[in-house]
Amino acid sequence: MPPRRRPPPGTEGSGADTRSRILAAARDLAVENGFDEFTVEKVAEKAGVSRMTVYYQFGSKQELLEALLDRLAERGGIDRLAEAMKREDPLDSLTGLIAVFCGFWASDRVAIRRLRSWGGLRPAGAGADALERDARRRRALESVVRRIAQRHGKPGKRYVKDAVDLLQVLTSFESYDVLARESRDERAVARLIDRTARAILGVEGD
Amino acid sequence: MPPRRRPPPGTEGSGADTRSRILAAARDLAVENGFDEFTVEKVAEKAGVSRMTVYYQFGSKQELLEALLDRLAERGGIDRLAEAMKREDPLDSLTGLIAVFCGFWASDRVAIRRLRSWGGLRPAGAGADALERDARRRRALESVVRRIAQRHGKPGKRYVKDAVDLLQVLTSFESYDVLARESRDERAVARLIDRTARAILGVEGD
DNA sequence: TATTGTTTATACAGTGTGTATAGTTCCCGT
DNA sequence: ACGGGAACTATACACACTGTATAAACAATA
Repeated sequence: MPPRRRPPPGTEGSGADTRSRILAAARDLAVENGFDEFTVEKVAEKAGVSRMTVYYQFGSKQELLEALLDRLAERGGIDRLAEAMKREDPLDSLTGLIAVFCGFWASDRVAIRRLRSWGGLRPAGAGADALERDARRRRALESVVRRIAQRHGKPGKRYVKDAVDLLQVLTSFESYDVLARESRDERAVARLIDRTARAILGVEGD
Repeated sequence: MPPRRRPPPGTEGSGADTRSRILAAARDLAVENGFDEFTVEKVAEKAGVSRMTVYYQFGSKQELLEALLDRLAERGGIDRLAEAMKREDPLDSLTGLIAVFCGFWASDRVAIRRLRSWGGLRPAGAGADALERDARRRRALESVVRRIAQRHGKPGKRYVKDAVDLLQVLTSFESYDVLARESRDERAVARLIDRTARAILGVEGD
């Protein structure tokens, strides 16, 4: 049962969820300034809520960041990955996978960048969260590459391992972030990655 | 004129430089634990020095980290880059460049990883330092790719831009860090990157 | 109305950064 | 030998942020 909330005390009306408002504020704050400015105090202020409420809702700064990452993933359309993986031709799946992740990275690029570099610092928390997501991407890539190797008659183990590792790099956020600099929009990046992936795999391009 | 130092008060003899001891301690601490444990206090303790001495020598935690990154670069053999760039055949330069950077990343992988993810948080400081280094790598890549494009008769602008961006990704620390996981030593990673780079450039491999 | 869940104000402990200040110890030039 | 300066140290402080504790106010619901 979702807990009921009341409208904020000062303001009236406003059926907006407190949790949601806090997450939105956190996201904006992460984008606007660096993580030096990212304090629970300021998140609360921006959300029009007391600091205690943030702790009441999320327990700690860590969990707040994890929740934020979850929300970004949700809004970024990561759920469309499963659909893409169902394509008959594994090369289509690969193209789909690339499009899905580019869509995700592009959906809130700056916020994701900040969240990920924050995560790198801590073994647990938002860091582990991002790593878990990377692991999922890897599993998807493994599945696709294996299917491609089979269909295109590529030699075994080594081919798959190298290809998976290289594609892991190529489809990472860090890659997207570099490739999307200067005059390449989301679709152009996806095309470039797709073309490169095929070169790596040694299959015919366009 | 380098400032003179005296041997530490408790211990006797010991011509070791204080600054150097602090940096060594900082490096070890960064490797051992995460950055939560990385406090000026603990660095000082590990270096057998008072906390004030760290501030006296480096001014702030920021500057300590920058100095550490500088030291890692120095020890990682980055200076051999200039030599590699002088090769007559640009493909040889590319191979050399890749070897130099793989050597650097491999020279203190964990410490570099920690330092870089720390740097991502702050626009100035260790972050800017890493970005500056990335920019230098980029300029080297631009030069090499342009030479390759000329020699191998590749079409203009777009080819160079795409190739530089892709190689920027491929030769980054993040790529090395992924590719060096599980049973690939430094040389194997360098070979894999080299082969992939040639596939991206569309020139003959081995 | 009583209860439960949400929000708030206030106060506090703990930890880390950075500064200020004064004192110590050594080295070196005169 | 003396004085000055550089490196190091001890102590104390201001400040910011995280997280906890406690009690109170408030709304919706049973």
